[in-house]
Amino acid sequence: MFKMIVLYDRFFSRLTQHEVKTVTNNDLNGTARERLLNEAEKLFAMKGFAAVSVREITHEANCNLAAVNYYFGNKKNLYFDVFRFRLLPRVKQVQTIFDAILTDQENISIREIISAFATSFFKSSFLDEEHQLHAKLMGRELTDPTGAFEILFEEGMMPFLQKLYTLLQKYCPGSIDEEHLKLNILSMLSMVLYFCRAQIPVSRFTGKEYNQDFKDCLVDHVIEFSLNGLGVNEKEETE
Amino acid sequence: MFKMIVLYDRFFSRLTQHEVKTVTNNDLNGTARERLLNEAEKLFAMKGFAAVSVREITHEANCNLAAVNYYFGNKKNLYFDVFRFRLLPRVKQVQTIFDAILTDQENISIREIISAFATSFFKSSFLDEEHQLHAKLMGRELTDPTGAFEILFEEGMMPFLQKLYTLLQKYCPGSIDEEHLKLNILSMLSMVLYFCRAQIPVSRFTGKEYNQDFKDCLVDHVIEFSLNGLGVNEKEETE
DNA sequence: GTCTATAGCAGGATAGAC
DNA sequence: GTCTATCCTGCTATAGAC
Repeated sequence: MFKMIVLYDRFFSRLTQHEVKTVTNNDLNGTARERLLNEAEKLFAMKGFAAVSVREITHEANCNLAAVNYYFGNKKNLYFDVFRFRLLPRVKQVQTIFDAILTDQENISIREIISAFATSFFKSSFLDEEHQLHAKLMGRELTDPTGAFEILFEEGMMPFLQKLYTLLQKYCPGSIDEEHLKLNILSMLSMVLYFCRAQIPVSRFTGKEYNQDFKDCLVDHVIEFSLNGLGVNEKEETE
Repeated sequence: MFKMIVLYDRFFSRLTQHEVKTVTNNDLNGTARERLLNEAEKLFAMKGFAAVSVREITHEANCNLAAVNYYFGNKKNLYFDVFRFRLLPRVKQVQTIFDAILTDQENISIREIISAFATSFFKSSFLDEEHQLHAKLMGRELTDPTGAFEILFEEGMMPFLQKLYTLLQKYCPGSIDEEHLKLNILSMLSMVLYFCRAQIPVSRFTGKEYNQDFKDCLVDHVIEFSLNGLGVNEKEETE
């Protein structure tokens, strides 16, 4: 039912080492292939796949028009490689941050788990201006999934959700069945995603700008709402 | 700060009466203008603005290629009119359903408000297969807002959120400050939107298909999670 | 109001020189 | 590996017959 749609033509993708490292300059730093990936990432994120032309990408990357076809075979493969070599590492980084926060703790409270989730996912990553681009790319994939989404979800998101599930199941006081726990996790996810992505309506409705104060406030809100939503009675837990 | 971006050129939009009524047949029912709106709605929803050509729309609507430019001036105005005459009425309909559920009730409980919200928004509208198209259109506007989104949000969504705010403020036991109540409302909104739109990852993670059972289960979950999230102690309330 | 024909342009991809 | 030149396809929009 959930077949991995492989539209990705690996034949054409001329791989080089260390593509994961972040290169911010776009002038003539890095190889042509790296510059193409960097500029494609920005442009696809800002405008979407269909609205960006190969001409635009190669121009911004100071490359020749033919370079995309040479290195990636075609425009679509370039798009896939942006996900594979640029987005996926950062999605995985969310879990790395999450793990780092919870490490070296013997007895973990539910609050600490939720807090680590909201902080790692939300604060350190997606609210960061530098990462807004990725949120847009993922947002578009949510509405119009291509094979790129599968890569990201299967290799990046699913392991994280599974880990969260295991943790919550272990430390949750009282028994909770699998289905409800999973829906709870998805509800928490929906909140962080929404507050990251729907900044315009959120600002419009609340009248608040997305400055540091408000971001902090959002993190706190997600934590409290999630804790309540989970039905965790904190008094019980901390005794 | 939130200027109403008017990219909409009303000069070209040749209006006819009763555009709001839903016409499901696409063959030769309705005027050419109506057929164009119907087919444009479907195609824009399925593929997005950039990926749909005027040729495709006119062909599906059994019209001549020039018809779009005649009736709407250009492709972009057609897109705007799809939002104005097709989406907006249905967004408003959500509030109508919501109002209908709560009508004739003297003392409204928080649970009834939340339940009406989840049911009207989620069950009656967006989970309906017929309305998936609108969810996609709105999803895309969330990531890549054009003026179309403003129309929908200002005239459709905002009044609904405001009404919800007033109701919850009135019937919420205990005092809750404006900011937190608004964030709570947005959290509830984020959940219904996510469970409607992100069906693929939701199914993938939970292992459940979106059949009627699961949809019912989702509605219940959103209601319970929201009630808990709001911090409403139901025992207190019902006494 | 509806149609055909076409202008005018931009896109992706490739062949082949260097 | 990199470049130029070019092919071919598809698009929007419009002019003008009927």
